[in-house]
Amino acid sequence: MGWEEETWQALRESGHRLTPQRLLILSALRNAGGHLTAAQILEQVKESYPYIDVSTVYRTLNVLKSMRLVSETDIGGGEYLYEWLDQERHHHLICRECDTLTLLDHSFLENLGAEILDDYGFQPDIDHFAISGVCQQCRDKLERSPRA
Amino acid sequence: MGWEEETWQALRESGHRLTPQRLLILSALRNAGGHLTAAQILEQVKESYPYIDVSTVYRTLNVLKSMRLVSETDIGGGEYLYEWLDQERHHHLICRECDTLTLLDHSFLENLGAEILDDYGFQPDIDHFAISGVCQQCRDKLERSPRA
DNA sequence: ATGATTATTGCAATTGGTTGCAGGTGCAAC
DNA sequence: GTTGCACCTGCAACCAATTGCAATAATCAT
Repeated sequence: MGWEEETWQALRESGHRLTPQRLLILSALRNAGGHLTAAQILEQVKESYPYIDVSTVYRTLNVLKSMRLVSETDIGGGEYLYEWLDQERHHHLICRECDTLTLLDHSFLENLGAEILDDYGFQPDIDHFAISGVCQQCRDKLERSPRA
Repeated sequence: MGWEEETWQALRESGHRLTPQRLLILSALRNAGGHLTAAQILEQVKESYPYIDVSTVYRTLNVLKSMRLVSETDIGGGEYLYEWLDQERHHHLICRECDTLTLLDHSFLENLGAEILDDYGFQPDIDHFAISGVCQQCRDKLERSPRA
């Protein structure tokens, strides 16, 4: 079964409908194979269907988010990235000095997820974390010239 | 040395100035001894100084955030909480079904921080996490009536 | 104290995202 | 194929937060 049918079924089973707009948004997310901002999705969909409204994009993203078909990641500064949640989980380290983005392997957080589940009975959605901090390079730099 | 002098010095050393507005915002954060929204801070400061502008509150929070004197926590839905970062670190588990907030001990994340530092040379700001998921109660509930 | 410098403020305008609503449309049942 | 209903869409109004700007005021050197 192709991803379209699968997604369509998942949507319908939770009482949602498959509309052309949603299909376009889904395609954009699928094709991207990576992170997109809401604005990028809007832009891309507009190429095929210029009448789409921003609100439709956001509403669709919320639906997909609540079904955990896409992840929403806060990369700071109120910027959000959306990503199709079908692939290898991974996470981000974002340097607060130089904004560099580093991938963080999911294994680091698997533990955490299991521990939280054991101790609190709370099943965490550890889909996509963005952790801010200072990267190696910037730490070196700050070390050398202490007074920022 | 009182916290005011200490904060004042920290601000000045990074080229910032201590203004009455900032003092009021700092006091609000200190007194609260917990989480506040920007709106709550604004309201509280307005009691002493009604002319304060929202933008001043946000700008000050950004300054304090960048100095890591306060933490900013995204509790989902674009809601942010601010908290004076002088106390015991702790984190939140937020149930996506019932919105209940559970405290998560910092020890769970200390490990993670150390591991990331070791393996990536990246020093993470693990000040205040908000992890969404499903709490025990809601998991039981969902278990009993599978089709949500 | 005084004045120069420059961060900060309040205002107004703007941006980015959300919401209420009336009309349109997917879906299932017939 | 037709019908009915609930969901979905686009629009416009709305709201929260950010930004540009001129005026103000905190700090420093004198």
